[in-house]
Amino acid sequence: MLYHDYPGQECSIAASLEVVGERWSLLIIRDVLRGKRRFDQIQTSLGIARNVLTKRLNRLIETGILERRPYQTSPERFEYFLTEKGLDLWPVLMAYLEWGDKYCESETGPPRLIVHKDCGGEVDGRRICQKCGAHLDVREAESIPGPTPA
Amino acid sequence: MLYHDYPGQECSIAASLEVVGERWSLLIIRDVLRGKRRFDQIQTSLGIARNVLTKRLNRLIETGILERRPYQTSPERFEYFLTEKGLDLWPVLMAYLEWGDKYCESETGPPRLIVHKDCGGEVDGRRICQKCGAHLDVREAESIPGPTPA
DNA sequence: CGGGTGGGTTTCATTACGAAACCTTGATTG
DNA sequence: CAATCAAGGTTTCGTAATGAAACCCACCCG
Repeated sequence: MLYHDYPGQECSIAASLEVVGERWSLLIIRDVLRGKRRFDQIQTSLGIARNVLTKRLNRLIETGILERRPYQTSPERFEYFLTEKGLDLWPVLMAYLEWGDKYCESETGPPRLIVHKDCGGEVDGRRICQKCGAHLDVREAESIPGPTPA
Repeated sequence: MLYHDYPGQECSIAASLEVVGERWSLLIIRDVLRGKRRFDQIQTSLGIARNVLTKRLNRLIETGILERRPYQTSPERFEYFLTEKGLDLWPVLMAYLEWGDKYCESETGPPRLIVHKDCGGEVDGRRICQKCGAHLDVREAESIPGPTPA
């Protein structure tokens, strides 16, 4: 989003969007969640302009969604990790995923599936495992490629 | 978002964001869901620029999320309603709401509560009624003002 | 020494946004 | 009957964000 504020909204939806509603923010979070932790990985994966990526990363760090951790010194290099606050955005991603699967038609079925690590069952938009019925947390699920075209 | 496209992403999250990820879109949907159906109502409620609102409404109509229905002729006036596709975005709103309630601190508790119309129980981020355990649909829930400061 | 890698920063053109003014059709008011 | 108001936009224009490409820096490698 632009200017990232929605003045006078007194609404948690608007408040959330102020933080993660800007263009790219949620996709960066998705990428980090899927294990892309470095600047160039994310940049290449998204095709986002580098200056914009810098800005987004800094803002996500400021707002406590991402964390920067050095993985080498001289030259100092960092990786980005999700904090608890960031991981808690998983439900938002899952909601978008389910909606996109339903309405953003793809000939070949959903591009990615979310499965329960323990039992392999598919996870639905409520983050409930369709096989074992467990209510899942981010850490108990993973994203795998969807069915490939026949 | 800007330019509203995320080329080459093959991901339902990105696909969804292309449609509803632009600034204001989700808040317009929230407003319509809460019964604001007319241009000026939405414009006043959000404080969005009128030309931008026009653009967003048209795009939401094009993408099948909103529907325009005349409520009078000469001069013709329209109201905006959510289609099924639009109503199905409720989980996304609920996910943002829950996250915002948790992290976008408010002194006085959550600004709005979502309750199950039938039993009055609170609804959680999984859209499950905390009182009766039912898995809810948009139409079975409503948004009410949160607890007022003591 | 020349080139490559990772992670940015700078520059500049393009595009979107925000605010305010204006327009149109009809109803209301004085 | 002119003036005003309401609803729902459209136009204009200045500002801010984006995107692409170039550049920079520290180090590593051969």
